[in-house]
Amino acid sequence: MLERCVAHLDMDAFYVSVELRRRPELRGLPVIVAGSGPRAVVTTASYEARRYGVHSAMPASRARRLCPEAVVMEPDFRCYREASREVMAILRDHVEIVEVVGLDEAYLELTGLPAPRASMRLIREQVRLKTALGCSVGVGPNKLVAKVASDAEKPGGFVVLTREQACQRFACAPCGLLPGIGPKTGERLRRRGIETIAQLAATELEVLSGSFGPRQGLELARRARFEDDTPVSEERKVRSESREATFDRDLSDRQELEAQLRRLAAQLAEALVAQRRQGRTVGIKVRLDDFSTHTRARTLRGPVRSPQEITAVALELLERFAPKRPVRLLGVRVAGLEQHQGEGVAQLTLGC
DNA sequence: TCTGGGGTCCTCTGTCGA
DNA sequence: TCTGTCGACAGAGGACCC
Repeated sequence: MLERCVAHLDMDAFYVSVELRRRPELRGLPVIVAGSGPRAVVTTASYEARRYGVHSAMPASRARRLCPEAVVMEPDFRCYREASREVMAILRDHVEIVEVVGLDEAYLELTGLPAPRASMRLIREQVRLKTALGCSVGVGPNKLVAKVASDAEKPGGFVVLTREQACQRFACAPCGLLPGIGPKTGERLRRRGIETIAQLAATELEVLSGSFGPRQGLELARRARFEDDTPVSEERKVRSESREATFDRDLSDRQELEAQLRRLAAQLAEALVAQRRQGRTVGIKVRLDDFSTHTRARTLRGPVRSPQEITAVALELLERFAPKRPVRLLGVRVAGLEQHQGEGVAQLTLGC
């Protein structure tokens, strides 16, 4: 049986690096990509800014306080998407199966290649030469090892590990290092005295299943041993699409909320029509001023995609939910997506 | 000092029809 | 005809990821 070999390629501070291609005079300075609104958060920070404690998802106002001399730039996602396409095209020139994950990372199936490591070094060099963007690479027997390895020596890392070496190298690392173990699960593990990956790996499956349920328990145990047999797959089926907005100030006025909902529904419908997609489930998301998040959804008899159809259902759901507190965020979502044929407008078929 | 946007997947619960 | 069971599906919330 052919031994499996997978690589994970992760662009280093991708959005900032793309900005620095346009403004090379900022190289070496703390640079933050963040929105400008009062509730904006940091999208990415350069490694220089990270030294001040600035990191992704931090409120932009706090980032500015931590690093007042930082150059703050508005995100330009059209430009990042274009840069991402450049990078992914280079990967596909060299490897048949490439699984793109977001704009700045990808898994590459290397099984069967005569010299997988040399291939990845070549690919990394090509990315650097053709795009002037740096990346980190992890290589291993599965996606999990490759992913953790690519993160281990950022930026500019190139880490090759067997499963056993991964277990050894990250034995003392916190469980949260493993993809899929976020703050909540990490905290639940800590409450049970499980701090490190080695401790997690040594925990009886029955204990984990008892605390987390049979499915998640087994998954945690497997991850702690760096076991993973998920394939590298090119196809990622889109299941839903949504538009949401956090308001600069909380909204209580019903008419204002309805206007925002109409605007979001129109944006979403425009995107769906452009992609020739339609969906059967329409949902809304409401975040109140106490940060509690509520969703309401309705599955229709037939698929919809026009602004009128999506807006009608979304407004009905909002009316039914009738927020009791000021609203901080409003979102519209269409799920159960499928491709549609022809240009005819689908009938609005409410009720089940 | 508060906490974005756009996604996926999982779990729990309720409903409904066979 | 009534009742219990089971699976499918929908809805809601939550965790996680980039």
